[in-house]
Amino acid sequence: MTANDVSRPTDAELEILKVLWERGTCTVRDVFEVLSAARETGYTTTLKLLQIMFEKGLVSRDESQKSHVYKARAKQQATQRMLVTDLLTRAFGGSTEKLVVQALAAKKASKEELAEIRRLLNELEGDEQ
Amino acid sequence: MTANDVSRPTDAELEILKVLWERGTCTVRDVFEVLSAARETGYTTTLKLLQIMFEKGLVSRDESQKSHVYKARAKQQATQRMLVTDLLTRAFGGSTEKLVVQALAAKKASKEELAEIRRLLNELEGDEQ
DNA sequence: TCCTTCCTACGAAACAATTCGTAGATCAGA
DNA sequence: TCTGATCTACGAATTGTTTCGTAGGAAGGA
Repeated sequence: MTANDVSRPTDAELEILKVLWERGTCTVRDVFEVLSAARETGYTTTLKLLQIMFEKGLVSRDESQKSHVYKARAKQQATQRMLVTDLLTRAFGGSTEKLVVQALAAKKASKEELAEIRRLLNELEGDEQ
Repeated sequence: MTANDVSRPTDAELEILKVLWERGTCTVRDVFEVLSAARETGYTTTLKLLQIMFEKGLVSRDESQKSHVYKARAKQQATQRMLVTDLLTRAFGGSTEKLVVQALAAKKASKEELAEIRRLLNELEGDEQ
């Protein structure tokens, strides 16, 4: 799997990517500390996962220090878009509307969020004319 | 795993559920025929998957005939909502807005769909006041 | 009745994802 | 220098998912 043909990250991989996006760059220990705060997990588990993610091209790393420094290769938004597209295809028959409806039903957005969505809607409908 | 504690269906399971939702009830052969039209797959693979899904409580079955008749236990919308909720949590930090934005960016909805979303938005904002 | 076809059940292989133990290198402080 | 802490690498166990081969039973037609 090359960098340009990255597939859906697994659950554990996504958890790690979230930490990397949040902090920019991380050592294994940095990531481990965040993960282990949320749930029981072992240091070498995190290490192994980052090594695998490196092989897959999901992350890059700087090996110039003793503690390697990892970085997500894809932007958060790009990965989010990939995941939404995947779900759209697998579960919603490609219907963006059905997905959006279920998303809004699943967890009600705040007033501000709804306004933001409305703004986007205006833009999109503007394009269409 | 009981019927009330069903977890995210796997990719293969979701494919089968889609067929069941579409047709209501199906024999293994019915499902197999639909799946094999889309891609190479074996009859006993479909059979085994349906047996596993039955054990997991994802489907029910009528064994009164020689060919068992399967039926999805959860409604399509309920499963869709579960999957969206799952993605919302795993990839979007619970932000419905971010998910909706990415969904609309991923695949542009038609004019009619956008209007439908706008209608829903009006409803939601109405509630809020 | 015998043969073919279709069905279920089931074990197991193949593969992927996750976890962890252990080994060896490096480095800092006593 | 010795000791302990920390790092990477890596093999392997474990668990979950998907695929498929084979066996045995039931049904229908020649």
